[in-house]
Amino acid sequence: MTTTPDPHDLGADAYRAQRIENLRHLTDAGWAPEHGAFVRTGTLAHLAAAYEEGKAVRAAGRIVARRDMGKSVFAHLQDGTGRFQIYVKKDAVGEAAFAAFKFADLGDLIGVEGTLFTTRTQEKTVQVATWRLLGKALRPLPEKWHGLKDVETRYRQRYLDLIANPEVMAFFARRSQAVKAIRDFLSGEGYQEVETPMMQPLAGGATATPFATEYHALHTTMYLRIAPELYLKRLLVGGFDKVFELNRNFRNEGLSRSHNPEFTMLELYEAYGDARTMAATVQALILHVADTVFGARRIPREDGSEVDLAEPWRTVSYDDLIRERAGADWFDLDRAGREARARELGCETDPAWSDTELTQEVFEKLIERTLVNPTFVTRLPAELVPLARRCPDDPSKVDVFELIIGGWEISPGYTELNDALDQRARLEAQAGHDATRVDEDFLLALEHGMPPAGGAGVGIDRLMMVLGGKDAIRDVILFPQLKARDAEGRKPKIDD
RNA sequence: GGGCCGGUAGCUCAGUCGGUAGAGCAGCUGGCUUUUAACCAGCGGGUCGUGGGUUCGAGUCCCACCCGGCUCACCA
Repeated sequence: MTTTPDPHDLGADAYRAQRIENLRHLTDAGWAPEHGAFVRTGTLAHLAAAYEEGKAVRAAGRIVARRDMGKSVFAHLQDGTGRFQIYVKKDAVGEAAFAAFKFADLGDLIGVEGTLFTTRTQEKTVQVATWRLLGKALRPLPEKWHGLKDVETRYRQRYLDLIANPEVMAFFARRSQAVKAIRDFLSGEGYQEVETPMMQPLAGGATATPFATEYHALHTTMYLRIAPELYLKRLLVGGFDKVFELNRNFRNEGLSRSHNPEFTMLELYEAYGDARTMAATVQALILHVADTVFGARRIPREDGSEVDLAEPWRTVSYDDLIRERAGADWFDLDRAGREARARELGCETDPAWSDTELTQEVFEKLIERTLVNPTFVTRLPAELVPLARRCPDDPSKVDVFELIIGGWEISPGYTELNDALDQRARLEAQAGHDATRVDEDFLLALEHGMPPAGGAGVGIDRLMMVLGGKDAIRDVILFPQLKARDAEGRKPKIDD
């Protein structure tokens, strides 16, 4: 098979060849890339923050701009924290070092030693005394002014996106801080973090198609987890009082603006709690992250609207929301009347749907996306959430909440089922005829007694979308799943 | 899978009525010792997504396909 060169690289070869040539010049002049540690005074952001006129410093970064002026050169270095200007003057660095610097290209990683000064135009700058090459870039950077815009390149070569678009780097730095803030908050509330299996013999705890993989040593099929729930409940049985896991779930579904097949989920459980204690915890958690990391409770969105996290957050029952939107008499109408009303409102109808499914269509199409400010939707139909505890005053409803912010489902919460016999009956009903799909190991644990508990999940990617004002999940995941490409840039054929 | 929009230099983008390929940045050469989208002078750089067709002539019109985005559907 012959290799087909990437069509994008045909013209890029000249750039690469030029830079390899420049590398050769540097190496010949004694400026070969150095691979050992380069001890810095601090990051580039630190250099600016701890600025002292005349201080001796060591700094390193990527050259992202350079302005040659004959016998001196101004350049900007960039690292993950920011940019800082350097000034390379022939008199200061010497003839050889200055000549070599001619071959330092945009994109190269260099280290400098020098002293801090302020230019005539008041920019803090390192007056370079010595410089060395720490890494050579053989490919050019994206354009400096307009940045990198090509959507596919931004996701497939995220490093270029991070280099060229500072706001992207800033967002992912915040995501990192947000995850830390979540852990700190839960720790402060007395929660313990655990890690439970990602590879499971049965993928339980949610309704979704799992990814399957072959475990050769055991000659068995394993599944990537769709939720950690059943293992965390085993830990409640074992005596963990407040426990959480913050990690990846995998669901074998399509891609969309709001779905990635692997996504980060926080699940937390509180022994002797219920849906209300969890709602309070989730609300405090989200506000903690908003306040400490994003520093704002009003968040502008890409469409120009705004999410306002101001308290109190609305709590409203599912049925009340339906009546608000579809008419106070919705639940008094007969089937034909409801279908007519639904169509009037612009919804689909289908004779095969149950009444609950018809109502859910109204909820999803007309209500959910309008809930921009945080809203706890409570008392969902039992048919939609088969594994939660029923409301004591109405067995057709379950004692749960669905927290919606920005029109996205951010966090479901439950009063968990701890009745082993009830749980067995429901799992068996759900598995249908296939007894091998019932998680007997989980039921065995429950039969040893699980405390009543509240449980909640928080979709971390969706939460980051809300807090970051992003409208696509791809913008909050560093390496979002994309369609695979072969060597010729085509999608592989999918057989089915 | 349907509908709509897009693919032109390494990057960001123009390209009129069909008349034979452009700009800025980046690159190369020269000049310039406080510049900052540095500046000045000069030079090189293209499978116009791919393949057909119409035409004297196609980046431009037609057909098919590939790739991407949005959206609807599906899935959950």
